[in-house]
Parts: sequence; C-alpha cells; structure tokens
Amino acid sequence: MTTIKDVAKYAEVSVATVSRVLNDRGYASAEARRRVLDAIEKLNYQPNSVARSLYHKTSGMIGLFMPDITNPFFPELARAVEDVALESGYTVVFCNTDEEEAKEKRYFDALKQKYVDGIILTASSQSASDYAQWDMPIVALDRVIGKHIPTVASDNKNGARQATIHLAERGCSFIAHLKGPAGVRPADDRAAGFEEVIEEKGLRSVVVQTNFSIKQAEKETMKLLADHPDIDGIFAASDVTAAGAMQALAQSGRSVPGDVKVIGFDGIPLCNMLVPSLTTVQQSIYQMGEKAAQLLIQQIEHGESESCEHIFPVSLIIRETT
Amino acid sequence: MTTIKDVAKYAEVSVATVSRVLNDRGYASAEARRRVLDAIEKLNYQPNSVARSLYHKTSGMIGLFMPDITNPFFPELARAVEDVALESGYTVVFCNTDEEEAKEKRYFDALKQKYVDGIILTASSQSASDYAQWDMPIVALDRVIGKHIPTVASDNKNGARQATIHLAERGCSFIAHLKGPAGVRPADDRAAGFEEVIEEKGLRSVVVQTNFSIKQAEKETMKLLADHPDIDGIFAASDVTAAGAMQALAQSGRSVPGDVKVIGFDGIPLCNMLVPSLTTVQQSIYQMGEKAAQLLIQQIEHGESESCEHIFPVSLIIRETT
DNA sequence: CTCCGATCTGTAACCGGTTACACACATAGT
DNA sequence: ACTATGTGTGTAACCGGTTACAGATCGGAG
Repeated sequence: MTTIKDVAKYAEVSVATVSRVLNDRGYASAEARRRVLDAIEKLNYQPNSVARSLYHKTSGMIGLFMPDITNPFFPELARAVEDVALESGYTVVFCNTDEEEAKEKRYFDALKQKYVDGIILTASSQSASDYAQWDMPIVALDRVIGKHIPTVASDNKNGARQATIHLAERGCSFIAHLKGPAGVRPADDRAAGFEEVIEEKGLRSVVVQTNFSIKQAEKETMKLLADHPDIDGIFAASDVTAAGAMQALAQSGRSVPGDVKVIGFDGIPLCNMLVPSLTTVQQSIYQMGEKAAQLLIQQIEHGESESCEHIFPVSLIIRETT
Repeated sequence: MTTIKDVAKYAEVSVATVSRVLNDRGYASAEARRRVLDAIEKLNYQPNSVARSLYHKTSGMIGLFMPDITNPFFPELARAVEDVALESGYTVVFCNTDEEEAKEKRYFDALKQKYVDGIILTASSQSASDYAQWDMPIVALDRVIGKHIPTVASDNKNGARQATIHLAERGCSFIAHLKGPAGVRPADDRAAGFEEVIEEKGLRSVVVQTNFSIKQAEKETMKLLADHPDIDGIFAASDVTAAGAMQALAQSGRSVPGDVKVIGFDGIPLCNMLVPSLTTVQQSIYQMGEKAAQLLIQQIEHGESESCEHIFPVSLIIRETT
C-alpha cells in the first residue's frame, strides 16, 4: 500500500505539504499542489482512514442496533439508514441485539473502541439512563427511550385508535387484540390506544399477548377462537401477527373478512402478498430510518443534540381483510 | 479515555510491560502482572482498537455485500453471518450494492482504507477477474463467481429440476417459469434446470423474465394468463415471485392448486404466511450464511484459501399450492 | 532601505498501541 | 570464577496520518 511518505517522495515535497493539499487546509503553492496531485494520481494513493481515525478520534462509522433483522419490519429501516449513511460518507456497522441488554452492551464496548461516531438504537432496555451514560451521539429509533435522547418513532397509540375505530365502523362488536411483547414500548402504546377506543365505544374486547412470531400468533389465535367463538374482529399488533391470525382463521373455517375482520400494523410488503390482502396501519418505515440517520449525522457533525421526539403520523390502508 | 500510558503510570511500569500483560506475550513477573491487572481494573481501561489496527493492518471487521436487504431472502443470510462474526469477535459492515458494480467498488475502496479483514460477497458483476484483483479474503455467497474464489451456494439447477418434476407428477402439462433477472447466476441455473426437465418429459412450457419484485411478477403473470389461458402450473424463480403469481391467479379467478399449481424457490418465512401455503424449494439459508462466514474467518486467520465450492443441497417442501 | 504581514514549506511531536533491542539480573553448568 | 541461558523490564522506533511551530521568501508600505 502506498503511503503519504511515498507520495511526498515522488512529489519531492514533505508529508506536511501532501497532507495540506489533500485536506485543502493551510497554504500550498500552485506548483506544489500540481506535483502532489500528480503523484497521487500516478501512485494511485488512497489515504489510510485508520491512521486518520487514530488522530481525529473519529471513524466515519455508525452503529445500527436492531433486535433482529430477520423480523420483516427492520430491513427497510436498515436500508434507509444505510442509504443516508452512504450518501454522507458513513459506513454502517450492523448489530442484532436480540433484545438482550448484554449483547447490546458488548457491541457498544466493541464499537466504542473503534471510535464509532454514533449509534442508531432500537433499544432493548427500558431504562434510558443506561443509554444516557453511553456518552456518544445516539438516536432512538422506533422506541422512545427518554426525553434527553432524540427519538424517531411512529404515533403508535393513534394508529391503534384508528385501527380499532375502523373495525368498529365496519361493524365489529367483539374485538380481540393480539398484543406484542410486554415491555416493548410500541406494543404497549398500541394496546393503550386499543383499550381507549374500546372503552369509548363500549365494545366487547379481549387482549392476548404474543411475541412477534407468526407461529405463536397462529397458536394464540386458535386458542382465542376456541374460548370466544363469537369474535368478529382482530387487531394484530403487527402484520406478521396478523398473518398468523389469518392462518388460524382459515384453519378454523372462518372467512375473512366475512366472519372475522382483520387489521395489522406496520405496513410491510407482506400485506400485499397475502390473499386477501391485509388492511393495516402503515408506518412511514423508510422515512423513519432516513430521519434517524439524518438526525444522528447532524448530531455527529454539528453537535446539535436536538433532543426532541420526531413522531411520524401513521395512515390506515384499507385492503381486503376489512 | 484512559490509555495504555495511564495504566503504565498507575501500575508504575512501562507501556511495554502493560502491553505484554495485555496480550500475554513475552515475559512479565507475577508482581508486575498483578499491578497491571489491578490498574486496568481501577482505571476501567479498554485498549483502543484503532491504534491496534494501525499497527497490525487488521481491523476485526468484515464487509457484507448484498444486493438489497429489503429482499426477504437476504435478512436470514445476514443474520447468520452476523452471528458467526460476533462469536469470533468480528464486526460486520453492511453494504447494499443494488447490483451496481459502481457502488460495490466504492464500498470496497472505503473498506480497504479501513483495513477490513475480508468480504462476503453476493456479487453483482459476472466477471470473477474483477474480484480476484481485489487482493483480500473473499467468499462468494449465493452466487458463483469463479473457480479461484471460495463459494457457498445452493444447488439451484437441481432444485429447479425437483420443482419441475414435482409439478409434472402433480399432473401439470403446461408449465410456466417465471424466471429471475438475466445475468444473475442462480436465476440462470434455475431456468436451465427447468428447461432440462421440460425437455426430458416433453412438456409444454413458456418462460417469462421478471425481476424479483412482487408487483412485476403479478403483472407478468396476468399477461401470461391472458396469452396462455390453459397454463396449469407455475414454477416461480423465488417465493416472492410466486406470491405475485398467486395474486394474479386469485385476481383472474383461478383457484390454487385446483386450476393452477404453484411452486416457489427459496423457502423464506413468507411461504407459511400465504394462504394457501406455498410449496417451495427450500434452501438452507441460515446454514449457507454460517458457512460463508466460517470460511471467510478461516481464510483470514489461517490464510487457507480453500478455493472450493460448497454447494448446499435443497429440499422440496410440499405445502398447499400443489 | 527597513519592517511587516502574507505565503510557503519542512521538522518533529502526536494520536495509542506493539515490539525489536539493549540491558540488568539471577541461576545453573563447567 | 566464568560463561550460558532464561527472566524481566524499559527505551525508542514504528504503523500512517495531522498539525503546531519555526524558518524562509517575497511584495508592499513607510
């Protein structure tokens, strides 16, 4: 690999001059500049970013912490982050945390040692204080983790309200909510929005907890249908969960939307792949990822810790399941 | 941040001694070792990996190049790579290439400057020579790119044969193949396998090209059904493509598997979410990712360039669409 | 003609580690 | 007593950049 010394020698100047030309800082005569540029060209020189990192305590990398890329909600988010990062010259380090704080901490330590410039975090822990002491630019994505950490998320509660109201308007009178994992903020918010509307409208309801896996959703729905055969609406906490519910419904001989209406949450591509296609509450997934990356980079480059919450509106997309 | 000098001062030894204790190399008296370990503990010292990188020309990072994480085939692959990497102390840098060689090259340059240790590549270019001159440990994943580059892939041709034979055995006599993009190796291999069986059995067939997007698959299938109303079997080059076909079939009033039987390829979780659930050719996705990461790390650490192809068998998973 | 600031350039220190090498000391073998 | 050999330790060079600082040159003002 050619180094700055090689370039200096070839151009017959000092390394300082090469560095100045390279970074366009300080003085350099037209003649020197010409010779340096020529040498760089000739030797096909590319500055070593590790050496740069060492001096600047900066790496041009950002960490992306997500529970599990295998969950279909996350790839689009990751994609958006990566697109923005690339555009701004950053590189994305990819970390599946499996909702485990230990794994998160381990990654954080590793990245800190590499001078990672900042982190986008779909957090596992509830306690914002843990992250506050990380002492690094952070943006929370999808999950609110504290007032003093910039956050990008959807208006989950309102989305849940819209979904529930929609089912009610379509004539459902006994609605089940397949709730997401307890302790995961968006799941709790969606459940809260659901309960609110149920109470306002005085409807019958039942809530069961699931994780976000399709198999479990199917199983829980089967049980639900056995216990409450007269359910006529299901609000699933995610599209994947809704898909599980639909399988259970098909299996138990119920028609959708004839016997039971179903609505999901997220707006992932899956919705359009299902037959019948799934009504859902659409999140602006890509835009959220974009925004999170932009906020982080801004924070890194301008130190602005715009410590605010960016709550994205959601929109009801009515398809065939209602 | 505390540095090795701080530790040395606190422990009243030289930095060399600290380094020796840290890396367990060379001599260090029990007394010195005790003091250093104590100092590390007290000061909560963590060695700076950038400085290490600079000296060793190594970074503990591997690049993962994929066309688009948004394509549901890739997240599981990425997940597997990340799991193995983490276990071996590596960090994964994530790069969506969009099948563009320019983007690939750009990423490669950026990573090389960071002393990335190796790359797992779902290649865009056909020309293996381009990659050979990259002069870095590389493993090709999902797509064969040349004899001298270790490769992990599925037995696509055989899988396509199995799929086609299965359709024939189920009584299909006029089978359409929704082929993947031209120039993408697995797509070509699958098409070849399909053609072989068609010829052997003397069946009627038609092949149309699609990209891997669901919308386009749907559109192409509609056109196909209009041109050839008597098609009774569809072999889709991917599960997503199959989902698109199923939508078109539903839309045109045909029943699956009654009127038309459908088989996909990949074995992504989507298959189980569809109603009816999708028969497919299952790839060992996670295992492939795992193997690729293992091969790469082996190559990095032991220099073994086991330049062979690891072709994973595929298996026919029969579900409701056939 | 002198002085001043602007322009230009190179030397060397620094970022935070690793390690070659020199030196000190102990123990053992002859 | 006199090497050898094995231990233990510190100094300084090195990885490949960046930049503070000092010295040189030059044009223009006084």
